Amino acid sequence: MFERPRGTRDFGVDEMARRLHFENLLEERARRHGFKRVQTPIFESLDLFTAKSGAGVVDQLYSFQDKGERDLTLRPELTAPVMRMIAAERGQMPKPAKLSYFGQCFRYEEFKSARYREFFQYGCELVGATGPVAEAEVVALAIDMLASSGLVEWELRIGHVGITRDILTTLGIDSAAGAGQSEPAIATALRLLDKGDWDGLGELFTKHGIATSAIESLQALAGLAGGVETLPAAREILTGLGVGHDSLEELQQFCSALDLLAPSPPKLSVNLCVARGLDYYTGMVFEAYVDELGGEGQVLGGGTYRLLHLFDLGDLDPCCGFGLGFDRVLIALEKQAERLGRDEVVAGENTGRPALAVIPLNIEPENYLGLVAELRQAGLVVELELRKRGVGKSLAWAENMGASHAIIIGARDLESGQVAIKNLKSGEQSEVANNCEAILAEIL
RNA sequence: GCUGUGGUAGUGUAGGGGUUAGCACGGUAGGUUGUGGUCCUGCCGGCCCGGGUUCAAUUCCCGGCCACGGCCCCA
Repeated sequence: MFERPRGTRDFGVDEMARRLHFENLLEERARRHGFKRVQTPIFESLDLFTAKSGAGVVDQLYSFQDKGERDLTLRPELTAPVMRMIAAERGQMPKPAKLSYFGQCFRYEEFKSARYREFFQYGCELVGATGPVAEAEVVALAIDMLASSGLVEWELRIGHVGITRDILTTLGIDSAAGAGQSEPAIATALRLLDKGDWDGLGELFTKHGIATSAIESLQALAGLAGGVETLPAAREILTGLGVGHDSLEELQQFCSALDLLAPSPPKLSVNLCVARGLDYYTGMVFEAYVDELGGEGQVLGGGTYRLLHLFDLGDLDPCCGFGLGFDRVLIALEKQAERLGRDEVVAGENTGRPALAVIPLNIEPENYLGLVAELRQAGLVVELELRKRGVGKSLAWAENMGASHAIIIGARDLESGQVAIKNLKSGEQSEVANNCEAILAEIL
């Protein structure tokens, strides 16, 4: 037997039906918000990702050389490819460009539940417009997607990396990497701050000759729990530190715009110390979490970032976008559906059109194939019994295939010009004329 | 990278050093050549892989692989 490669999955018909429905749902939401779908290759040049994330990422990539000895890799994410695509057009598309994308990504890492080596991401990027309203457009779509999928009890966390960055810079933390250091001190500080490692932060401050008294203010900032109502308190803390309010003001305006543009998420928390781990984020950042997934609870993340300068399109920075963990949202929905006794996992997945099963009984194909074609042309899902079996077994098969109605055509019906049509749910059966229109009228 | 638990038909499980390895669901055929979803019968299909201990291993031991968790990390 051959085994699937580790960290990959097969999707059978039931699971795939759900995934397709979810993808279509996300697509429809993106479309309503004015985002248009693009697609990039499954593999890219290796240097596209090392340029974005540093040489260290190679360890986590499915990278390889092709027969022309080109260094390539399966894509680990979709933002960089989309940026590359924009650069390939030299930014010559109508602005602002609101792009969406969906596809699988690959990371070579230890896989766990909700963390696969091949995983699917749905994402959006808004390029060529900046400011609170543009950011609100992006986050409003994220909220709409999660809400319309049927996900409940999720938490939206909003922050702004400019705030902590301004504080640390004002305090005198270097933003350039010192000699022999892999990253600037400010990046280390941001990470410690994000983790709430106050001891580590104190050490760092001492090392740079900074009074550790500022830690108390940072702790106070990190300790602010709640939504937008915490922003005035944050403002006072910044004033106390002698730090400007520009970033906070931006965040305030963004929150106001978002409040008008999108329904309120189940839980909203403003966290001014989030770092998003990545140093290309420069402004507003946001993440969505669910409790169902344990340590892998982040289902969506994004923010305002500068990447296009890597492609000599710095005048289009910053951009704003997010990635939605397709698999993680589905897993969360499944767990919630089970816990809450919900029939549907993804909202709307069970509302299908009627499906017909056509059961011919010992008659020649030319007596029923035309009808099958016509019914399909009319938009119905039509199953055709391909085996010669008894009516009883065929009806059981029809029910099993998910048909709502069955049509039985035998020699008897051909003579009378009628067919038997049976509602498989109610068991009621009637005779209608042997043509597409009569059948449609009966079941719709 | 560290670490915990587990692995018996497609799925869910019982069992256990010598068994025709049991059951349920499933699939398939028939009872039933024009009325199913109930019922009856037959069939299909399994001890993750390798090594060790033993007269004998699916069962005990070791390793691997796979699965599920907890940390670390996460573009």
